[in-house]
Amino acid sequence: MESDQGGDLGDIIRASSRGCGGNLLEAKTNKIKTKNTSDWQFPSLTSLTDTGIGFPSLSTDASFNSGFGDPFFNLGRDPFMVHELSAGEAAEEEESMGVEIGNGHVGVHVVGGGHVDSNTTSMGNDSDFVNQKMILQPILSRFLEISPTTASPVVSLESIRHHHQPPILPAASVSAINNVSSRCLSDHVPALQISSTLSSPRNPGIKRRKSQTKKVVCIPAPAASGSRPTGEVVPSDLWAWRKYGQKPIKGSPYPRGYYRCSSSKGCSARKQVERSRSDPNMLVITYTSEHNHPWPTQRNALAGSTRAQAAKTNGWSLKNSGQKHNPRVSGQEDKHKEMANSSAPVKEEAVEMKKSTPVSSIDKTDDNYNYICNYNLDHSNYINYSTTTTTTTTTPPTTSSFPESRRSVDDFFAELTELGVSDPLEMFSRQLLEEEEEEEEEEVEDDEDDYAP
DNA sequence: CGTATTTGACCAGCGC
DNA sequence: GCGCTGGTCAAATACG
Repeated sequence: MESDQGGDLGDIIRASSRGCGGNLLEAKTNKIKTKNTSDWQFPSLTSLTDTGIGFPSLSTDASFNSGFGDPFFNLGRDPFMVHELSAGEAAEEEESMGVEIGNGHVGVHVVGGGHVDSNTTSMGNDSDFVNQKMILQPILSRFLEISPTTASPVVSLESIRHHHQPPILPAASVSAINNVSSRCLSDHVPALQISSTLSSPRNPGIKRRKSQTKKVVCIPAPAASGSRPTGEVVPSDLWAWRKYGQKPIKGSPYPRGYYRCSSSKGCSARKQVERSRSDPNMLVITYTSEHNHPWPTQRNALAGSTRAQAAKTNGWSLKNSGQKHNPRVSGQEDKHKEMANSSAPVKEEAVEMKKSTPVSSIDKTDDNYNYICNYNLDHSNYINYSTTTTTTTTTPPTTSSFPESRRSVDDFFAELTELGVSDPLEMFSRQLLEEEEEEEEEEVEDDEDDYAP
């Protein structure tokens, strides 16, 4: 159980979402519990609407033919600071950003060396909703993995309020965040980095056969458990991907997986997934080409659930989905193969688990808890999903069969969509902000009590 | 049998 | 032109 990482992602969300400017939505009646996963829950959508919140309308078709077909297309400005850079510029950019750690404080530099800033992290318009969702999903998937016993560190509000200062974490939080942050630091890449690149000869490390638009996403690896640190889990992005190749990359101990979109025949969309060479817990996903078909419908997205994705539902314990051991592979290739196999989960098996194991019956051991979280985050991918690729047509548990706190992110966002919530990030940020402020107020009160005669 | 993954072979771009 | 490297293909294999 990587509780510390979950907490880190909580920080990412906090730091990032709080930077979201614009008109924050009022959702005071439904607190999002972020510090204790067991208490964590999405706000009640019904309650949200009952509060009279005026959710603006949104276009759920925003991502149709969204150019890139990736989660970040169509964002006027990437919520985590998507950059439109040449590949070379992107590479150079990476050198200038990261997380600063020292003297008991952690300064979280957003991509480009900027700080969390309402001006630079503001979300786009309504049409960005889907993109936000797709960004949030992998984040939340880790967010939900926060150990029930581990409080997530909190990014100081002061640092966010004062835009010219990087967010500062309390010293007590440093150890908790170091796990991920230091890894990001080691790579000079922020915990979550999204950059859009255009092919450029300036980047000698990337060779391209022709000019292509690419977008690079750097995110924490969703579920590299301690026992399988090299495991590769590709976070779902709601598209269906089929792996067609894997290559060891020079200078990196980790292979790069090549995926093409399998949602639609003839779709040229591709993505490459590799682990950061210096930070195995970070995944670098490069999206190439465009989808030529509509984004899978809200609950129609086994997409992204290659076998590799389902793996995270089984905690690395399920048998490999394919290849028997190939004696030709040895040495580093063995290492790569182990990675590949470890990432070879079986979605059908995941479905089976879902069918046979009521969530409520699972003990909350760390391992099981991890499974629960992933399970519920993924299960929506199977909802109403019917393709020839899945032999098991699932009838996922109804929402009511899941405790509110165990609902899937997809379900949650689907409901948000239905309710016309245009900006979940802002909604979250508002709630987090308010919670933070309340906690600060409580701390002040406690301090006052301490000093009381 | 259909689908997905693995992996060696092949191809293309780039630098020297 | 050659070698290196990354990207893709396709046969072999596994699984349900």
